[in-house]
Amino acid sequence: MRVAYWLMKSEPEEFSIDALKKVKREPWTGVRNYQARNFMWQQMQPGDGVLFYHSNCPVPGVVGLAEVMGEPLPDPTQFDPLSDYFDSKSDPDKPRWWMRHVGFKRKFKQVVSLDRLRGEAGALGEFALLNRGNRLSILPVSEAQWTHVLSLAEDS
DNA sequence: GCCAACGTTGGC
DNA sequence: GCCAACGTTGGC
Repeated sequence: MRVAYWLMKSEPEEFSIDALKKVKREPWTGVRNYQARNFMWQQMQPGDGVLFYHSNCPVPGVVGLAEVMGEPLPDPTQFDPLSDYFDSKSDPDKPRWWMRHVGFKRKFKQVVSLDRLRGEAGALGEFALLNRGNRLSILPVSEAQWTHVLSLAEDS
């Protein structure tokens, strides 16, 4: 079976790796970017690896591992008028926004910081995360990048 | 279909 | 809190 790898960003004040550890499994709702939507809708497979990334915080970086769980589901927040993510143009018969569940795997002993990743830019090769101005909240990760980030998490 | 205005992301 | 980068919106 094909296993792919992803990086998913979350602001720790909104939803941290500790929060994921606590709930074990979280519906990844609220993504309103078509490229990120397409990854969740059509490209992810159950069991795919996820680098869990903390953004918009004192030390941005990869803080642990998660996995994609289950098939794509319509993001319920798009149909909830009380939600910040409500989309009046989305048709329930043809939902515009899709989500996956994300399951906790483990938390790193220490953050693999964005700074550290930048220092490893040569080894990591082309990595959307390191491109300037990158704002995508879900990015594909190669197997080599996945392995390298894991090795950075091991040593200290 | 162009593109200026606007809103959001996210590092610093 | 600032602001560069970028995606989206909407007028034309």
